[in-house]
Amino acid sequence: MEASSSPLLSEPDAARMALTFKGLADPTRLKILAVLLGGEIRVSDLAQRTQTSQSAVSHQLRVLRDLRFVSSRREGTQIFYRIDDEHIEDLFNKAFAHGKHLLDQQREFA
Amino acid sequence: MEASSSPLLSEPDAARMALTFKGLADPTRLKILAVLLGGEIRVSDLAQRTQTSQSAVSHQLRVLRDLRFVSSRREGTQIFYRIDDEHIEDLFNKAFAHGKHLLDQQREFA
DNA sequence: TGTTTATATGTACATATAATCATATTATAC
DNA sequence: GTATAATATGATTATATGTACATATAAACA
Repeated sequence: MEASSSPLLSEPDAARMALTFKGLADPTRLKILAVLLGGEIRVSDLAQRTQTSQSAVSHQLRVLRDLRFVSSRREGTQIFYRIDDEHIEDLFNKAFAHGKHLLDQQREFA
Repeated sequence: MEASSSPLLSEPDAARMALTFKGLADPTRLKILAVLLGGEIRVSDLAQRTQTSQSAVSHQLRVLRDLRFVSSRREGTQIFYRIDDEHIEDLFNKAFAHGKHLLDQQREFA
């Protein structure tokens, strides 16, 4: 048993959680995920829809793949990506809500 | 109406969401929040419980304050912090779950 | 085979981030 | 007032991160 009176987060648990949040802590990746929430899509379409360069999208897809947030399948020369994680949508919605919350408070003091 | 067939995230919305996630994307801040989920606590106790230097805790508390994740009250020379956000606990639990999910998948391929 | 298309990757550069150390601030006690 | 305790802040340094550019892969097709 832990002597402390509140839930301590172990170093490895903290590190893993931080990785998860880091994966979501970039506007480009969030825009990509927002599109992917609408369903599977080709890389080139992703780039167009998110107004991001092919290279940047590809680099960020790798980050999302490494975190197992998304997975892909090849079809000829094209590669389709989809969300492959049960938690993404919830995390996404919660953060979106907090974003609005932040904005409201900023307005409150403007 | 938007012409696209899936939810696009506007640049400002993406930026705000990214800020929210960035706030949670660090092990030290997560350890601090884990302790705070147990209730209000003094800075010096926070430092001790998270095994983090006074200065580091103070710097990270500022980040959390700026994001309005936490708020504080003074009592004499001491300052007590508490969680001041309805979304934190959910985000926290979801990311913790995903952390475990990640770990399981890593084991699967080990 | 060579060419084209779609995607991935390596590198370089600029910027952001977190820790430490030293110092400043704030409140209390004497 | 001075001294002390608790916390915050500024500067510096080391590391991480995101993008652009150039190039490499991989598949399709002539």
